[in-house]
Amino acid sequence: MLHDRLGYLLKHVQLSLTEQTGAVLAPLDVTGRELAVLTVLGGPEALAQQQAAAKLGVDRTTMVDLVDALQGKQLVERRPDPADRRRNLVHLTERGRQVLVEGSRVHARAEREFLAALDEDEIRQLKSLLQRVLKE
Amino acid sequence: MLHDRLGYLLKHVQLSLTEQTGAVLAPLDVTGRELAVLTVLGGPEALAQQQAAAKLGVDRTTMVDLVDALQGKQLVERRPDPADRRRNLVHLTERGRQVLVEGSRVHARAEREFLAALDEDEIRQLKSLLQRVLKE
DNA sequence: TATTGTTATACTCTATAACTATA
DNA sequence: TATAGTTATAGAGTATAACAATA
Repeated sequence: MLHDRLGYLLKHVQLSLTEQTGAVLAPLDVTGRELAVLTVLGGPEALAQQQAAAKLGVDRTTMVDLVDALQGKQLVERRPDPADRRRNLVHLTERGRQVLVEGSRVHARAEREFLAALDEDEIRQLKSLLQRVLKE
Repeated sequence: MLHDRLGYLLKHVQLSLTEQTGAVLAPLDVTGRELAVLTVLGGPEALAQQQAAAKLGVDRTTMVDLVDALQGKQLVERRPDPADRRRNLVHLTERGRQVLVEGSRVHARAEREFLAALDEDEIRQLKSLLQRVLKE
């Protein structure tokens, strides 16, 4: 049976989630993907592109396009690292901060709505199981 | 935190799973995707392309390419439906049946290995939670 | 008119290889 | 030589629009 297959379940749950969170983020003019990038870049220290790429699990060439898009929306700025001028430290702009805060809020709300069939304890359980699988 | 986000977890668990099952299916010259198509098409009744597409949750134009690929490997055959000649009923060949049986076996084994961090009960739990979310 | 399969086309996500500027 | 970022390019996977054959 197809619905027994983990791959099928993961794919379609993810598709559905992406659709639902994408809808609530659209008014902020960011995708779920871009919000994830802002989340990584919004930490206490500015990161170089490849550091951010590693955290996201994407290629450095993919990172270039992601930063391009965010910079085009004036949510981040590239600034050469004075200590190593090959590197771009990516800083969030004021607007980037605002979008990160508001986006995180509506994203979290959409995720809870998406998981409405589960209670709080089951949601924790689901995430915990997935985390354990991911760690090998 | 990024690892708390369901989207991140789903995506990376799926990527990792695809990689692992893809590796064991490679000797059979099918992808996990193609095996899923064979699974749907391998039921008791031959299906038209759009019926199969609906079960897989893909577009009918995508289905054309999927069937093309499987037909190129001589795992399926298109036969016009005598009752409605607009339709192609897609039949598994003898070789398609063999690949389906053997592929299902190695795929299931790879999936269990992938989930080695969980016991049988937790695997059931994980799938059950995902199924409930998918049903809305 | 409507539907099945098809083709052409395009868009997203991803990665590989080659380039540049720095180290 | 080696590394960070970039560009060009290509490959999956997906979908929309238009078409042919059939209903």
